Amino acid sequence: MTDWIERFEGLAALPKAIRDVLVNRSQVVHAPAGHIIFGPGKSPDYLLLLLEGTVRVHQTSETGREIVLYRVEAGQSCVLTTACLLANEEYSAQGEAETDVEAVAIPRTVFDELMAQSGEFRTFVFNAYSRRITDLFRVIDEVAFGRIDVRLAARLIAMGAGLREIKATHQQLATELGTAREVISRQMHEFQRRGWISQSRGTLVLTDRAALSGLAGH
Amino acid sequence: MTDWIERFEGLAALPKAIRDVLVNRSQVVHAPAGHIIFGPGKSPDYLLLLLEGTVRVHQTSETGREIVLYRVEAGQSCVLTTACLLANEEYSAQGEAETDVEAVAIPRTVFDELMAQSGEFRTFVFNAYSRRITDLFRVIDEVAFGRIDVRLAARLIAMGAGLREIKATHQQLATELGTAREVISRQMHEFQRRGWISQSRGTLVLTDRAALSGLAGH
DNA sequence: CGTCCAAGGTGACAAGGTCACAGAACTCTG
DNA sequence: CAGAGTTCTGTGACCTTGTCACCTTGGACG
Repeated sequence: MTDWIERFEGLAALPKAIRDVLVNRSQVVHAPAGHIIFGPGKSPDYLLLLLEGTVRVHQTSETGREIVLYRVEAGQSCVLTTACLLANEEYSAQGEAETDVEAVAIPRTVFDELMAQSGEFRTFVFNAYSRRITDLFRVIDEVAFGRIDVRLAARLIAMGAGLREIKATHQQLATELGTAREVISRQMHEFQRRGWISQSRGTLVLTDRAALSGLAGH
Repeated sequence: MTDWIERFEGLAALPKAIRDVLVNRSQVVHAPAGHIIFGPGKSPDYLLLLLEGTVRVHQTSETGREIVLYRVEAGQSCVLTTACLLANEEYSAQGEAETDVEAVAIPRTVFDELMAQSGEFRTFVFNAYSRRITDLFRVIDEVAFGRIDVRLAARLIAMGAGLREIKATHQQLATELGTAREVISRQMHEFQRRGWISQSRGTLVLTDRAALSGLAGH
């Protein structure tokens, strides 16, 4: 298994020697859906590069409400945790395998060596940071200033891309947006009234994606 | 001017050779209060280490409302911009000198060299990242789940630390929290009614810090 | 002194979050 | 298959926060 590097845009250009270090000193690991990959009091000792599956990173409030901060998809890395990894600090956020996950685990010592040896690797890491931080800024903007109907429509469009139906409860949608279940129920009811979606327990179908996209701002 | 390094906790421990690189290839720069240090379409070419003053990093919504994301104080670095610096991506956030500012500017090439050469420097950088990202997580938590009176009380306590009176308009306080001016006006009126503060145009005095702290959750 | 303008106050209303509870739809088990 | 228990969804009442429109006040300055 040496060709997983090809799946990572920023790594494919690494010199042979560096790639060898990466391949030889990392290992491919698996986690089942639902597994908590990192969280309060559980900082990972590895930088993960996702080969398959997605990791959902979310935060829980004192009152139990949750919000999804971002997702790590196949071909991306769990890079924000490296700050914690090298700095020994802990985040209040939690990373959970949303599906069964296959990933390359790079030990912190190897990560540190690569940061020292390879400008391309540094670029890869900072690029990944950049993307995540941009995500966080977007979340702050949406939560602070966005309307819930717009945000919900956008999320439905994103979740439903390429799918005939979406499997999700109202509670799960509420967690996506950091709001309450009742708020989602009411919005969904309104979308249904307008004929934009149809739903049954646990699943929903987007019957008018154009209208949803329009509300979401294209 | 070689002793500024002492002011940065994570840098004081660097080996002599690395410190010399830092000192010789960076320069001390100044910016007046109000100067926009970075922002949309204006990515900095330097990593800044603040010697004096503070930089406020904030984000503006489409509708013109603003929210403060974090502040960089003397002894800290504008490190989140390095991701943008190395990755050539742009943030939607804006960094503005809140006071007259004195800072050490490290060119991106030197930053990259130091990342390669010094583990201590890497630790410094990732520590700084860690702190900022934790700040962002806290902002998300507060905006998504926090009550406005609690957040305002906490901010007043923080702003008033060591001061007899605070110079700030209701609009400025609103920007701190990402809310509307009217909301602040009403809360301030309520705090005043309870005898916790007294205010006049543009200034306010905390007359019962204990009560405010209590509401803020200590 | 009058004019102008930024800061602050206020009421009416809309949007979103909280609470309590009801009913509907699945699951499990006997 | 019936009945019990659980999970999911619907709903009304109420509270907090954000929006809008408009007003008053306090200074600055000519």
